[in-house]
Amino acid sequence: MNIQTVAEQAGVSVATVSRVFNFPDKVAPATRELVERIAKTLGYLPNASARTLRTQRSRVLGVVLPTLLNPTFAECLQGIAEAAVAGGYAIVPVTTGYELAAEQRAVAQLLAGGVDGVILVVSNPSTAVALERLRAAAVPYVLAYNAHPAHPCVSVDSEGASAEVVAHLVRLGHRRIAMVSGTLAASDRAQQRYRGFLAGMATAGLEAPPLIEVPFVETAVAALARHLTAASPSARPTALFCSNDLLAIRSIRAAHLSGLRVPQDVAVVGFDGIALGEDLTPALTTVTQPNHDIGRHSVDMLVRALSGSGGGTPTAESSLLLPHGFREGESCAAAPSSFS
Amino acid sequence: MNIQTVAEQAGVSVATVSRVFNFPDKVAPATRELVERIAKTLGYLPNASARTLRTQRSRVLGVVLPTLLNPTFAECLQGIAEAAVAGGYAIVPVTTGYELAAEQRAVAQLLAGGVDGVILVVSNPSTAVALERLRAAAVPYVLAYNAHPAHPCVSVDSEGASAEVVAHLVRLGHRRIAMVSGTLAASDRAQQRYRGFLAGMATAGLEAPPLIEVPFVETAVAALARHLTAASPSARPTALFCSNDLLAIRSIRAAHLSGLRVPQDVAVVGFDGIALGEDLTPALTTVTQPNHDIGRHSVDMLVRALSGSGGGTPTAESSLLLPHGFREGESCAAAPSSFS
DNA sequence: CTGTTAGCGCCTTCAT
DNA sequence: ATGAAGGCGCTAACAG
Repeated sequence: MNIQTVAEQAGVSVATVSRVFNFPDKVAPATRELVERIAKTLGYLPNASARTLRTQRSRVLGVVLPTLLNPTFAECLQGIAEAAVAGGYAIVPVTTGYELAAEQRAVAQLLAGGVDGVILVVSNPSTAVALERLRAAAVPYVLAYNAHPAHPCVSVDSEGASAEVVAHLVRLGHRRIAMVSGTLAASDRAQQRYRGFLAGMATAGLEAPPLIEVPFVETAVAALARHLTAASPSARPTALFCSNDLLAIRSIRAAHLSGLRVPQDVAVVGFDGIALGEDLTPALTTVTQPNHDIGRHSVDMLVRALSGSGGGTPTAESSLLLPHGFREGESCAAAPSSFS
Repeated sequence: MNIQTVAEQAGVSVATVSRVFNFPDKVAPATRELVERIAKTLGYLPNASARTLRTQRSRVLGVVLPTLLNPTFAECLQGIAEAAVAGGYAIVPVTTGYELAAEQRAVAQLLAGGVDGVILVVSNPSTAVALERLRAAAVPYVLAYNAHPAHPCVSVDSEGASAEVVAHLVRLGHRRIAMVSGTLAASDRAQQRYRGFLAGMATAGLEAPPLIEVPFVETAVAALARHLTAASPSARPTALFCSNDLLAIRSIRAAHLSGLRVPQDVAVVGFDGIALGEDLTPALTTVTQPNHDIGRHSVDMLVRALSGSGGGTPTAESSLLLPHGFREGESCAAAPSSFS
């Protein structure tokens, strides 16, 4: 079914049919209704490829994410999807598994697919070759979760939030506070959170113990348990600040396997605010990010730039810093009294 | 950058350039290398829309899912994405929130977008108007998780697995076993699992208590807690079989809030096998589905049909029943001795 | 092995 | 307010 057939059936020209679908106001009401009726009868829908070929606009947004297995990004993608549909865009998501090479492949694939814009969560904006390619191809993009002065970003103040967590823990009487993170090099968020942690510790006049870096997800629980059992009780951290909620969940498990109670023997605080955390026992204490809104706003920023006259691209100046929160759960409590 | 420019720069015709990208074997090695070099230099990539317009094949698959907030579907989508990339296809996911109207809208959107095929998880294959539309449009599709004799499906034996769970619980000494489910009408999987539960109970000669149906996710924990505290201890179920892992997690929370220990006072078994379940405390006892593989195989089935000469569509006969498993966790144990 | 050419379906100026 | 016609970039016959 094509525009030609509809035009013939309606006894008008293809131009008129086209106008009915693109500029309804520019067609006489009677003509428009006639065409609309015929089109509906024939089940006609404008062919997306032909339209794209002609207009050079695909109305498709690419999305580059580390993984959907982390609910943080699944929640964000849900927000992206909703905002995209609302804006008349389709999305093509590609996951990278936190691998740099995959980021480049993903962008190449999306570029070849002719997307109008891209939303991406990269390892590190400073080292992401993928962003160079986008700039070279003049394809607008927005970074989500990442924060960098030279790129348009939608993020939260990871560093500040992390420092606040430390202050909170200190207020609860904790002194031996350790940070748990995935591979630091694989994520600028983890780095920012670690910086915030160090700043918070310094402010409190506390010495920060070495970072507990857990490279592989599969072995995270075992590695964490080793850490918790290795130290003597008086040297063991009384609180763990985890760089994300998934790690917090694994830390709680590791504590359990080590015979430690959460939060009595060791407090655990996460970062991300995944919805699931509220339903766990103990309920996760965590920094909440507006994951859904991060997705929504990323799309909005992109769409606004795309519809702006001149195919504008979002600028670093338009970056958004969304408010974060703190969810009091049950995985964090005051330090054992012997230390307060 | 277009094929014309590449052809001129290389001193060949556009047909030759086209062949280099589509049938490399049909071009003399020397010519091919020349063209490839020029193309790379110019950063040329075939325009997807033009190619689609010409070939009538978009190399895009639509994916219709209830939600990404349930890790089950996130895991599946990950599998779909990997298989799609491997097969040279891009994917466009759309979520429905378990709403029938959204299923139709999703399919309409995908059809308008010109997808080559669709993978979908629907509420109920028997009542899904969306499937009619696909058939009418002659667009190949595969159902994932759903099971229905009249449609091509990739699923597991939900009914059998559920009956097995009951048998397992009975073996552990449980007699008062209750089933927990979301809105039964919203999911044929839930219905199959319930049927399996009833069958299992009948086989064991036990009377099945009324289904505990929890319509709204937000209030699930409170509703479940009400159920657990309402009954007198001697009437309370000693085991809960939950229609999915998310419900199992919430059931564990509800038990905790009701002052019941899991698994000592009440055993909890889930269904889905989400990866996260292994990291919880207590670790989730659950029926495992190969979520990743369900996605992979759905794509494979579709792609095979698409590449088959004649744009064949997958048939109901090619449906796949993948093996499920049972993961022993810590949320399930023998019934309190007073009942064994 | 390579070149020429006719559309795929649509939008958009330019006329009328 | 409507119509006629060119061309977006590409592939697939067909010709040589």
